[in-house]
Amino acid sequence: MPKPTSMDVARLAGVSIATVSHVVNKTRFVSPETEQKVLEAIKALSYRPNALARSLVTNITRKIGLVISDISNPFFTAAVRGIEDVFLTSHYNVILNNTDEIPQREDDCLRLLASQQIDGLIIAPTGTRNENLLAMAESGIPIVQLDRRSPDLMAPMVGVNNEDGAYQAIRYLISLGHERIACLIHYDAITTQHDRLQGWERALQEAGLPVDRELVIRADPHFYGIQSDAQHSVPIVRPTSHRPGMRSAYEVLQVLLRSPRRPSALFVTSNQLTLGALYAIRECGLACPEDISLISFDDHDWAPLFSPPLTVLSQPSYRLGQTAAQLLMKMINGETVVDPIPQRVDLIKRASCAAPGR
Amino acid sequence: MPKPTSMDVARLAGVSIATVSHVVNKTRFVSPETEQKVLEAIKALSYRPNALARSLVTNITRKIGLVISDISNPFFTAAVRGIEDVFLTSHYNVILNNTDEIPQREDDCLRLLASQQIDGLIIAPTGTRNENLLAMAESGIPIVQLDRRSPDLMAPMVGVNNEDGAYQAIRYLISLGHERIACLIHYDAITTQHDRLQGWERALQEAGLPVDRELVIRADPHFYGIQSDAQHSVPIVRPTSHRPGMRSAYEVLQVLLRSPRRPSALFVTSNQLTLGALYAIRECGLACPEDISLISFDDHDWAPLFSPPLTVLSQPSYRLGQTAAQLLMKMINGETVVDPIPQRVDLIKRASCAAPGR
DNA sequence: CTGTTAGCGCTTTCAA
DNA sequence: TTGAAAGCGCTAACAG
Repeated sequence: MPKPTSMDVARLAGVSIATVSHVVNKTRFVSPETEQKVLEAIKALSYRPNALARSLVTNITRKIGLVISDISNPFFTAAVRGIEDVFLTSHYNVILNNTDEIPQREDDCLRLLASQQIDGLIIAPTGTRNENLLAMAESGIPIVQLDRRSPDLMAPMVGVNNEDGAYQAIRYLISLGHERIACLIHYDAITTQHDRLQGWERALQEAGLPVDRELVIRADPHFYGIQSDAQHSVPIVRPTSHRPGMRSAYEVLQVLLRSPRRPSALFVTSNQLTLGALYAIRECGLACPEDISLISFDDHDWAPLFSPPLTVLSQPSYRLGQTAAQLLMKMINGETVVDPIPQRVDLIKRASCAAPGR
Repeated sequence: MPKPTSMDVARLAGVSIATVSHVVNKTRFVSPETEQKVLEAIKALSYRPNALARSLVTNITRKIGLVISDISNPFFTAAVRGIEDVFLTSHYNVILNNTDEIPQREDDCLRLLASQQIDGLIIAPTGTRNENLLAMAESGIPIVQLDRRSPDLMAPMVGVNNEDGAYQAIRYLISLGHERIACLIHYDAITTQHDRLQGWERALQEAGLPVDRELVIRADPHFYGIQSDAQHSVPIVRPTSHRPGMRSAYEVLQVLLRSPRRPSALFVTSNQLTLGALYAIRECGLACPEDISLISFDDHDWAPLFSPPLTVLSQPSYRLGQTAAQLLMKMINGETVVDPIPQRVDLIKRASCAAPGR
């Protein structure tokens, strides 16, 4: 049977569709008796207003788009929860999309979302200039950037001070006595990655240590651990999300770790790289922190349970998501917003860092 | 400036809106010249068809609803990726919702989705009978159940054989010599949880071991690790998602572990409980596997890196998501589908289980 | 090969 | 206190 419409309700209640609309939306006074009749008709037919039709006339959809790189990244998992939680209470629907840091895919998502007439957008952009995104901003859709910035996009950004976080980490390693500190990074185009590399460099320079470019190694973040059902380690790269020509942290790091001029410490700029790094260290028969110290971006609930417990840089990911969502809500409601100040990242010392030298 | 409509395009190209519609949708032959003119007008105005208006007439929205318990649960994270990946390639939008296993919240989500006129729904139901869900099924919306079943809902279910998985785990523990094997579980209403408990019981019975109900302990799954910025362990329970009256695994397990009749092994039926369990074990000053063996549901990329590496029951979560999505696509396309057979779960032996006795 | 027109289900003036 | 009717932007007969 077809879904009931406001017409059906009106007929059953013996009123006009205008009245039905008004009792549904409480948008003008209706006498208690008529209201009662309408309510009963609604219940009897189990009528639900068609949000599509409503949106078509009101031009508000109560849908927001959420574009992130990868929901598997624990940072985004938590942020997304923060976002979902505020939008559920506001009765907004959120449409989730993963770009895997692939600009083409980001563009696809954006195109899809644009046609869906979303009321707002939260995006962790890939870092490549995107005309579609710029056009959406131009056309007045409220946008907030999460975690990073997209070139030329003027929209508030909710995130942390990445440069400072990295700086803290490297300072700490230096204070422990390290001099050769490698930096494992993915794409420079992503502003967070870029900023973290800057922090690495600044700390080194301030300490009068050489900035050796060979110690900066780039890898594909799409490493999903080892094959679970095998007894030996086989790195998994999910086919759909692999960037051609870029090798995983797991592979690329092993080269450095086996070289004669091996670093004594490793700074990992991203969550997803950490896993690959840990497996690579293990694969090379190295011990952490005895042979190599490790400090990496993003804390997790399970980081203290690792062997060794991980020393990390922590960001308030759930909170960042909440903040971004609240900001977007304000923009949607036409309030003026101020650009939020970057949050501080915390260095959490656990056991994966030690003084160098065996 | 207002968004351009097909009317604007038609005017600029000097054709009718019907022609515009037809070149946009390639739905009837249009002479190359007119087509060219229309295409140019579209580009010039950067016109994007309004999906709302289209959906209103075609009655297809290219949106599907996705209702899970919690995106933070790694099982769902992976499954959601699987789902997203197939829908992105099919140009469908997915609307994500977390229920936190709270029936009321599930109902809210469903209501919101119903009004959005989704083309299909993938749901991991809370296990409490839901009239709204039943009504959606009744009205003909294609639904596939993921991981669990909802009471009275006739819809294909994509998942694993949980009873058998649990059975395997307990058999293994018994073969190691364990006789007092506790089972940490959350809500019985969730069919997976129920089935896993059944498996525990069957294995015990078959081995002629007593089925001690005191060894079954229930806890709230909403344990999000310890407070990261503190030096000592403070369990975090996210306020929005806490079920009143139910205590966390972290708290509840400590009571059992400190009792004189402490079990020698622990079977954890869920991902999210595992973290709490691990912290509880550590908090009680116990060593795993020396003092207590641990085996738990769901593998992760990082499980091998734990201290100790975790022995787990593994499900193909990404694959399950994919399968569910493909199944839903088929249903949306009107194909007849067969109820999928439950996948097998794999026991992956790592180091968190050992023979009992210190 | 292309245009006219009647809706899709709802909100919202305007009028009564 | 309520109803009639004009759209919102699009698709899909039906005409030509």
